[in-house]
Amino acid sequence: MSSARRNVDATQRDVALAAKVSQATVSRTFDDPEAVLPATRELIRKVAARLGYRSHAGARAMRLGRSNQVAMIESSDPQRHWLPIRLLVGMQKALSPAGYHLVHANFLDDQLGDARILPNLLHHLNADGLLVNYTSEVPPAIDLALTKLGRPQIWLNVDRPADCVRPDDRQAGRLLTSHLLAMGHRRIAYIDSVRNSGVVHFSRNDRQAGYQQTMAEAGLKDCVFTPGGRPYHELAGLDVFHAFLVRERPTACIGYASGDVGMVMVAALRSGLRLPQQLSLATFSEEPSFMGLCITTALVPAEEVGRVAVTMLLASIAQPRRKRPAQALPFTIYAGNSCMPPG
Amino acid sequence: MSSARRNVDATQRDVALAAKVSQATVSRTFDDPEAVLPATRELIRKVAARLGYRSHAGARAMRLGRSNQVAMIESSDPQRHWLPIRLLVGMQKALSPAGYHLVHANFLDDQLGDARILPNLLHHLNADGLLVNYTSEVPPAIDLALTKLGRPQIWLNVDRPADCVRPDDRQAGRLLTSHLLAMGHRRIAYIDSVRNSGVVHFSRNDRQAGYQQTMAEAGLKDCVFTPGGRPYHELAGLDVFHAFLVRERPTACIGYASGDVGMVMVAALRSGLRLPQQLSLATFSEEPSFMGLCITTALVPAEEVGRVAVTMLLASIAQPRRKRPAQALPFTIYAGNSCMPPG
DNA sequence: ATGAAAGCGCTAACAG
DNA sequence: CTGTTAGCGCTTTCAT
Repeated sequence: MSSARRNVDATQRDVALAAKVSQATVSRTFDDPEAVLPATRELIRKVAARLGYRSHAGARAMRLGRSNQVAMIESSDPQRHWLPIRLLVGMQKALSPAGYHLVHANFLDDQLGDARILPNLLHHLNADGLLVNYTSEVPPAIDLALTKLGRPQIWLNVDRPADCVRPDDRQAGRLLTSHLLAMGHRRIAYIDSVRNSGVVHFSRNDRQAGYQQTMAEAGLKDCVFTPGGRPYHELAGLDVFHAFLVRERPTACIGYASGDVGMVMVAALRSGLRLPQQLSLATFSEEPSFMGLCITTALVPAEEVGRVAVTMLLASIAQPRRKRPAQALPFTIYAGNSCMPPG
Repeated sequence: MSSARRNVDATQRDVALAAKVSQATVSRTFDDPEAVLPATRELIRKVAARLGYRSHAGARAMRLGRSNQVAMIESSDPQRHWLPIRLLVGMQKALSPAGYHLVHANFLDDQLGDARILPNLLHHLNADGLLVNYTSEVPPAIDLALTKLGRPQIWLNVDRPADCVRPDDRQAGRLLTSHLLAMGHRRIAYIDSVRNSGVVHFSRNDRQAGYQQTMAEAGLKDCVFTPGGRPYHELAGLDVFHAFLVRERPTACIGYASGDVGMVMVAALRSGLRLPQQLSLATFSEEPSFMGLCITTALVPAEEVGRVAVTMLLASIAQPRRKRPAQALPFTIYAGNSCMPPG
């Protein structure tokens, strides 16, 4: 009996009836056109178009044993979550030719504590593989549940030894520092205003480490400024930045994020410094920042991360067993006009 | 004979065999637990957990005639596309309790011209309803194809008479202007640096119109500054902003976006103005901006848009016929500290 | 080249 | 309360 409210959409059976062929021939027309006589094929296509036929993804998934969907598990906490548009574009570029779609599965912050949510979510989830967008302080329970799932999965923007794709933030730190060194700067400072406030992503350590390493290799003393674990708006007095500039007299500053550069920029201008003549500024970002100046920026390879992650995942779906080594992808420089030789 | 590579996952049949009950009882255990004897229920649950059973979404979709998925059609062009994290959070808050998931269907820019892509995409798409995230200059072909689809659909962040949810940008323009008027400002300028460059979103017109309307109602002359259709980086010389400040001597500026405020801020500081004492600044954004100052911001109700859009869509899925009137949702103010009374 | 038929995993009507 | 059974739309084998 069943009967399941007969779907309003046309099915292959409807097309077959209207075209006076068997349902199997309709299936073949879309699935393996070569196997159907051109005349029949055209007829069927015409009728299908007229009836607005579209294949039923569920039925297809059941029959084929795969859904042609990839799920992205992501925290809704912006701190633990990384979703620039270019990442999606990169993913799409790899998914689309393979006939795959992306399903988003957001966690809500207040569900994160609930041990039942994840299994429950995965229960109804319908995907051949998983992209894990959970970039900081992954709770062990979630890690475990994902492993137990036994589905192919690739992690994004975290520091793991395998099955993981991330921007190479250490290289990025080196990149900007070298750029400034090559211009002739010697007193280059590194600024991370909100370090230690809130969740710590590996990129905070890596960008700074890349900077310090490059300074050391050049025989120079590094100068890291971390005003303390307070959010930006509590630093808005700018006195600490002013004092820092007076004390250290850097000729260039690298900021962990555009906010850091913004603070320094305003403090510098208030002190009467000319930019960029007396102070060069550079930072890291998905997009170049335009805050009065075009800030020299190490561009996060977001699109590449998306592309590579999906490529790895599709490979894992095809070859489930093997682990794939982690990939760290290089940043590139957007020159901007916030940097020039010192003096 | 079919045979379709037997899925590695456990099915209800496997659970039934292991628990020595019928497959139908397993189905009922998850679907209508009340209908099963507690003892049987618990046994089945235990066995299911042991075998790692998860229901097959495709089979379920086929049987039920719905996929419990909602698809978001979106351009991959950042200009035509609006995807703040809070929008997703809002959607998730409405989807999750209804047992729904979100599927993303990105267009690639270079596919937009291809008339076959959209139908093709929708062909394999598997969703009970559509969220259309295509916020500017919708090509008629796409509009038509979506209409022809005949699926419940809600448009996001565009100005349409029905089945559409968007932020109320006109109200936002009024909101900031009133805020500054209440502080005692009279010479309030409105700045949209990149107006006319690239794609024009309705919010450009609406924010400005809200500003102008409110100024007019207060009996004041408005002062709109649009340096011209060039991208930010071409304006970086800042001379035009300097000249503007000297010429008009505004006591407050509203910028269309944070970039506009940034340009003015730097130009003002270079001219030796004290901020915020001699110039108040305000803008519109998804998040408050911290560029040395905490900028007073009209916050886009992104989460609300997501929540309301999904709620409307789910209602449309339940009641397919009716059109729903468009919703324009109000902005709220984040005070920041970039504004103070003039003089 | 085409048709007939089996069966993927699931839900629901019906019988007991 | 539980089992039996039909059938959702599709792909694929087998026969013609």
